[in-house]
Amino acid sequence: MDTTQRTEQQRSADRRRRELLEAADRVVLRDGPQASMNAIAAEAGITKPILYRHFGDKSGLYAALAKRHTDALLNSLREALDAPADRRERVEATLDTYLAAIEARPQVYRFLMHPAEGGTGTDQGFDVGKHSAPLLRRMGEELAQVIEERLDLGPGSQQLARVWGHGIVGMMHAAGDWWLGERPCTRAQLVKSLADLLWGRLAAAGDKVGGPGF
Amino acid sequence: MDTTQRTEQQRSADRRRRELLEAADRVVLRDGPQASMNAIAAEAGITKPILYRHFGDKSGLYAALAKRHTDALLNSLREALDAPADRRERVEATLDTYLAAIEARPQVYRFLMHPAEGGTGTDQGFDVGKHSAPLLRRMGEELAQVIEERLDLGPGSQQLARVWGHGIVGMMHAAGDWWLGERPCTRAQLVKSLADLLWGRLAAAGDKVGGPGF
DNA sequence: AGACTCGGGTTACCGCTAGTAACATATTAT
DNA sequence: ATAATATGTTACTAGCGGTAACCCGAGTCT
Repeated sequence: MDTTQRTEQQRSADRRRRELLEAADRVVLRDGPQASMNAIAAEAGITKPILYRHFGDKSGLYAALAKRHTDALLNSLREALDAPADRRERVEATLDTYLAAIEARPQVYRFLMHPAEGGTGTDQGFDVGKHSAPLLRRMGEELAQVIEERLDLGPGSQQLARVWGHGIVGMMHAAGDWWLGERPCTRAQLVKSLADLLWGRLAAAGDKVGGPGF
Repeated sequence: MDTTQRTEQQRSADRRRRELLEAADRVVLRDGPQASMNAIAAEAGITKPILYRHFGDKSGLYAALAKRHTDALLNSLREALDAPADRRERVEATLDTYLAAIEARPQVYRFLMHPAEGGTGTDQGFDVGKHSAPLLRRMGEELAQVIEERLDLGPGSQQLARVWGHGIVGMMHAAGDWWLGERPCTRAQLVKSLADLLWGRLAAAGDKVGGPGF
């Protein structure tokens, strides 16, 4: 009948969509974030217009692609964040989970951080703030929520939690990015150093002696 | 004779170069980071190949342009960082300086964070880690140096300082980016929240009562 | 004077990208 | 059979970064 047919077609469409996303995944994994629509279409064994029929435009495809990985990573992070352990352990586990993920698949990670880079130039005037990777934003909000749920921060806790959420995520991201490029230490050392920073060792450290003679 | 002529020409070339950079500046300020070479050339009153003669390629121009702003911003930051005040005040002043800068010229700031986005595809294989904005890296290294110079961190201080430098810069950047987009609070509040985070309030906060029944 | 290099400039092009219009084909409903 | 609908293709546009080839005016050598 009518309904069964529609579902038939939709199922087929959904399967196609998944296939296309997987092909795109492979290409991005190989070529990095500047993978072209042509290349993705070729990898999927079809031609460009089909991609556009399914995803609208490039940022549409990228958004769909990003959503999958972002969801997956966020699930891992939630797990680490919700583990039954004390706070320091949970923080370290979360940092380590993130760093392990970006270490395992740098190209994907790189893609997630530099997604669209501006569309056809629609209004390009005051959309500043939207340019940051959605992954960072989502992680920031997620962490903010956990912080606000679990910690007693007194008045203004919600705003404080959000600032901290985005700040901590940014710290993790920048440090991870730098670490991935230079590999100056092991992952465990990096995790410990960052956790130490969050634990206030910066404020607690003493001044160095023998300063500028004063 | 010969030398004077060479310097004459070089002076002229340098002046041209500055003019071109200023034109590029105007365009970037107007169009954001995706300003095209054509547009920049037009703004400067000349045509593309001249730009290429002066700067090699787009990333060359962008690098030159970025260097100016990066240097300027880093000078301001150094000033705040070296002020004769206690540590907390210096940290807050530095955060505030950075945030004021990105608040004043968001387009420029946006450009500094998303500079090249990949050249003609030379080797595009394993250069991960290089994609982050040079500004972030330079700020991270700079801060690391100051930390290592001034703080007594015990053994492994150099690595610790570098991790912290990049981590703190990342925190500042991500929080600033988010703040610029949503404007959820005043700059002063943001500064205080971030400083609180660095001062270990995350570790010091108490657990919230009335958790999941356990 | 006349040929000659040489720096600053332009036009016209290449190869590539994102995105689209128009045409072709199969499957299905009536 | 016929109309409609999804699925796919070819062939195109507009604009990008980048470059080769030419062009012209000013100074220099003989």
